[in-house]
Amino acid sequence: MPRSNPPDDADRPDRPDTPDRPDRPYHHGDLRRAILRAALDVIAADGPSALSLRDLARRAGVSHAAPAHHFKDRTGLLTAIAAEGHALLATTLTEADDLRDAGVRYVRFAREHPAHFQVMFRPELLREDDLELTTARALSSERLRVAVSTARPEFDGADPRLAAIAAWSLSHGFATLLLSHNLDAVVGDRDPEDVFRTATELLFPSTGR
Amino acid sequence: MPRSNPPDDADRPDRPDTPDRPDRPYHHGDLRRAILRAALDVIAADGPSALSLRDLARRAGVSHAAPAHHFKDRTGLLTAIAAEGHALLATTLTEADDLRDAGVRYVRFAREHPAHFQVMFRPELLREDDLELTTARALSSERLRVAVSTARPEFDGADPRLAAIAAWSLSHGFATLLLSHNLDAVVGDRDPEDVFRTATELLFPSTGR
DNA sequence: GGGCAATCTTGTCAGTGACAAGTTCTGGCT
DNA sequence: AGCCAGAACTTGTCACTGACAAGATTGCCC
Repeated sequence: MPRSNPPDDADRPDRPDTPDRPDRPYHHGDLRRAILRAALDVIAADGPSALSLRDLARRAGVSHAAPAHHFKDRTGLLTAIAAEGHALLATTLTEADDLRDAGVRYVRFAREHPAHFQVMFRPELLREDDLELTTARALSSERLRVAVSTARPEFDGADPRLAAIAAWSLSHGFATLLLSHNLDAVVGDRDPEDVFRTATELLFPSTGR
Repeated sequence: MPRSNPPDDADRPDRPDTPDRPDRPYHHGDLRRAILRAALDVIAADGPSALSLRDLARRAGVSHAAPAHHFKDRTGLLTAIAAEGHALLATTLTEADDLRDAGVRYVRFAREHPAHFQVMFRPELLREDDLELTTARALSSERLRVAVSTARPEFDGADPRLAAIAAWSLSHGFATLLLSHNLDAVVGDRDPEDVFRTATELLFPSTGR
């Protein structure tokens, strides 16, 4: 496999008014974003354990200690990714019409942002007291609770927190198993989101539609 | 925290007929098991990424290269753990009465064998073509399929593979979120398995019982 | 235009996985 | 009994990694 990611020009923004010089400038210009992009590529391809700060620095064309200035350390980088993930998830959940749509969006989020998703729920990899992370996570779980509270009548009278757990477990389990390739055989060529929708039909026998 | 595990005598089996010698014998006696035990402790406490072969060797009182002789490398050790986990899971699923009981057992397995569980579904950590792993996994997923096929009447006529996905997703998601401490706030002091049972009631409205 | 803080570099240290080559023990065969 | 083949373990080494410290460069603000 060819290194998972061809050198992406977006990593080194060209500065139009600078005469062309083959040796890179002292300041990268947008190193933080470049590191994040590269990190997401690596994690999506090989998981968080394959992440190396020095490798990311190499990809961005900077020295091995440069990333630390933006993220402090490896945990800091993963924490930033997790926080970004929770923010993205909160946004997409906000747009959901109903609980079922929220579940589908949860699965879609995991597929479209696999690196974020693989990091968000691994406390041992994160700085749990990070402010950015805790606020982002509070927001996304708030959105989840809202989605459940506006749910269809099946859950009337039930403990809403239990209902949230049930819905979350179902979506999270499907997304997790999907990303870890444990459903490949069953899903086949079909659209995973369709499979998820159909599978949930078995549990929430479709009343309306 | 005091190193997660007090030096466990079971790691160094005493040989009764040997005169007491403070310096360890050249052969450990049961190094493979000792390494596995220590690895499970570390993973349960801090996740697979905290695993260090050299640390395990230190705990077992052997040289840094000794573990490699039993497990080839880090991936080999994790693969052995995953295979053992699938075997254990298959056993407990075999004893399940019905689908709901299988789900509860799945969650209980994750709680009682958190290290195994955290490794079993991470292909990027494993040697996927390992024979022991593939056969053990085939057995455990076979048991899951059986549990679903003998399920209660809700699923009559439904695609059994979809039903399996739905049930598996629900149990797997709950177990995953539970182990990653994402349900701590809601579960509180209650028995997690009770919470799971109650939550699933919302999705499979209890007919019998 | 001068200084200051942000950004990035070089240098270094201990820890790690993997491999190679040597040492010690065990068990089985004759 | 003896021996020897190979299993179990050791020592030694290499490249790589994360973290930290200290210095160089640069943009920016007053």
